[in-house]
Amino acid sequence: MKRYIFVRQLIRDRGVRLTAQRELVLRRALAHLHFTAEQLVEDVRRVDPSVARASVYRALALLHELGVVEKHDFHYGAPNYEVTEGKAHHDHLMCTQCGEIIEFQEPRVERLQAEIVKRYGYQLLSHTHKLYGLCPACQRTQKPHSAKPPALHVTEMVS
Amino acid sequence: MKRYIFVRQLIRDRGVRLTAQRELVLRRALAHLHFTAEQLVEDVRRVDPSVARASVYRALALLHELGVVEKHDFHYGAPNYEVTEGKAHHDHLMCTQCGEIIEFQEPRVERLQAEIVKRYGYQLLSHTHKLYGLCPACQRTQKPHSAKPPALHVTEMVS
DNA sequence: GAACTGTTTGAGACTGAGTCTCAATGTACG
DNA sequence: CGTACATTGAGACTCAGTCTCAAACAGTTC
Ligand SMILES: [Zn+2]
Ligand SMILES: [Zn+2]
Ligand SMILES: [Zn+2]
Ligand SMILES: [Zn+2]
Repeated sequence: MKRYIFVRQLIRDRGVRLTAQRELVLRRALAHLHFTAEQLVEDVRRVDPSVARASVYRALALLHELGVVEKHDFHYGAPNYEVTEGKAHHDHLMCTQCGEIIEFQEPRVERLQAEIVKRYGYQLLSHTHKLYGLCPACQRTQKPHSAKPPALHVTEMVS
Repeated sequence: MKRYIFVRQLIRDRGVRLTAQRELVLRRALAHLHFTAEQLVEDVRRVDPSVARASVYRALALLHELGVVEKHDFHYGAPNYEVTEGKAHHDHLMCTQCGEIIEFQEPRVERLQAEIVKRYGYQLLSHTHKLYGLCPACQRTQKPHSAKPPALHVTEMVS
């Protein structure tokens, strides 16, 4: 709820209108951990079917510009989005079979990244760091993995 | 040339035919460092316009299955492919403005990755680690970056 | 609250990257 | 050669995402 209020303010501060559609997209995005754009479209339209697909994409792009949402390309299936606003920085570990995603933090890696870019005189802007593997359960039951995104888990209901 | 011979053998060993189209795609792929699928299509068709787009994609997929080619999603522009066969493992640093890609190695990061997955009982299969930033030159000339892939550099002519 | 103005929207056409279909061609092998 | 299967070229198709544009909306000025 705190994040919700905060992001609404961010939207206003950016000078664009805080419309019902943008609020709805924000609320539904906050209700998930990792989601694809199309999952979000469906989810939003389940609440209000009159919202256009393009509006969801536009709102998502706005949230991305505001630094509220990040885009992750886990290689297996469509890109995922995540509301990272207010969350500590983390990287991801994904099971290529069942699609489970684990968020982890490793400050030692982050320090090495800074050191690496210094070698080349670069100014570091962002990074992606994703580990792919088999979770303990899938290590036993070996099957060819599906390219489908894992089912959406609703993790939180925001008002 | 060594790689060329080796991969040809890989293709034969896989039990599929080593056709002229597959050889051509392989030769053109080996001539580049990082390239998009559509760049490769164009490049192949410049040599032999009768080769179908689908054939290039099919050959690329085959090379990928054989572990010869890797797919990189640098976030800026279309995914890139790279012939990694015979190259030491490396990760990438990209300038988000001019598109320059630097390959780097950092064994300390790789060690930490192994350590991280152990925490969660995962079996590590692969990873992506990409750093994005501004190269020294672009740090001076600040412009909004284009989403286009950087121009193709022919780095080597394979027979 | 009517008129004016710029913003946002819904609907659906469009795009680009990649895949699929299928008839035609190529290759292997008896 | 003839049969059997692999591969191909051409183009239709898919899917995620973007664009267009007229209509609806939200402020702002009177
Ligand atoms: Zn990180
Ligand atoms: Zn996350
Ligand atoms: Zn690495
Ligand atoms: Zn590389």
